[in-house]
Amino acid sequence: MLDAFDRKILGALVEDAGLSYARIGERAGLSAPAVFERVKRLRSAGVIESVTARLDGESVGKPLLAFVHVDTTGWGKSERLMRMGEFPEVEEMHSVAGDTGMILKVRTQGPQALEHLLLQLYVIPGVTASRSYVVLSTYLDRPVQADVTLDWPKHPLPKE
Amino acid sequence: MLDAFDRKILGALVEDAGLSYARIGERAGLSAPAVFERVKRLRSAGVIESVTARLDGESVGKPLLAFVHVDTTGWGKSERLMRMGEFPEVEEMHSVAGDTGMILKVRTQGPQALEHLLLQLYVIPGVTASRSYVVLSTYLDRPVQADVTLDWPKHPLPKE
DNA sequence: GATGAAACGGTAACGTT
DNA sequence: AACGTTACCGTTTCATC
Repeated sequence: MLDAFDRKILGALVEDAGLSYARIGERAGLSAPAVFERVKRLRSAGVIESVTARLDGESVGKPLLAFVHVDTTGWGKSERLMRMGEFPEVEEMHSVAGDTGMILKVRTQGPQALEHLLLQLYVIPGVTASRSYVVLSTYLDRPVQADVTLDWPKHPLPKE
Repeated sequence: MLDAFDRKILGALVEDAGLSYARIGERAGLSAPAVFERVKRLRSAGVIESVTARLDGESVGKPLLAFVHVDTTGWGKSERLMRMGEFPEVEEMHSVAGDTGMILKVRTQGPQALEHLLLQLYVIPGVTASRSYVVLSTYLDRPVQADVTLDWPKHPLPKE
C-alpha cells in the first residue's frame, strides 16, 4: 500500500510539515509536483489524518498531565462517558483490555482542575472507580512515526 | 503570557496548520502579517513545539496500540530504559506517580511486535514487571488544545 | 498592527518516459 | 500511469508608515 517514496514523504512531514515540497522531493528523490500529488493522495486516502501545530502544555496553561483508568459496570462506551471529550483537557479516550475498562489522557491547569474532572467522571452512572497516574516527567512524546522496526523475529520463541 | 489573539491563532493552527495566515487573521481579527509575526513569536517562545502530519496508525502498518506500565527497582530513568525510545513503535515515555513507575505508549504491527518490545524491556536491568493495556477502540485522540475550561470551582469542596 | 510590494512556494496544465 | 518541466497565481514575508 505504501512504497518507499511514500514512507520518506510521510517521515519528512511528521518531522516538519512546514517543509516545502521541493525540499521533501530532494529527500525522497522526486520533483515537487510529484510529492504534491502523492501528499494529496495520502491525504484523501486517510493516511495523513491532519496537519496540526503541537503545543507545549505548560505554555498554554496546562502543566499537569495524567492518565486516568476508569472502571465501569456494564460496558464502557456510555453516552455520558463520551461527553467527557467535550472538555478540552481530555485529549484521549480509549477502551482497553486489562484490569480497567477505559484510559483517559488528560492535561489540566493543576490538581484542582483534575479533581473537578474526576468529580465529573463519578457523576456518570456506571463509573465505579478511577486510578490516576500523574506524570512526573515526560521523556518522549512524538506523533505516530512513518517507519517500523523491520527485523522482528517472525516467531519469537523465547529460548530456555 | 498569551492573549486572546494568541489563543485564537493557536486554536486555528491546532485544528488545521495548513490554513493561510489571511484566513487565520479573519478568524482572529488580525491582518495576515500580524498573524505571521505572532506565529513566529509563538514558535521561538516554544509555545508551538512543531508542526506535524498526524498519521493513521493502521495505514502505516501499526494497528495495535497499547499502554505499558513498567515497574522498576530503584528509580526509573535508566540509560537502558531511555533507549526504548529508539524504537519508532514507542511514542511516549512518562515517569508517573501511582502503582507503577513508568508508562509507555506503543504502537505496533501486532501482538508479536508488542511481545518483542516487551522482551526488550525485560532485558533491561531493574525492570521487574509490566502490565499492558491493549487498546480496543480509540474514541478520542487529539493534540494539546489551546483552550481551557474556564469556570473550575476555585475550591471545589464536595458537598456532603 | 496595517498597508503595499517583492520573493517564494503551491498548484495546475502539459509533455515525456 | 506516474514523473518531470513549465508557468501562473496565491501566500509568505519584508519594508514602511
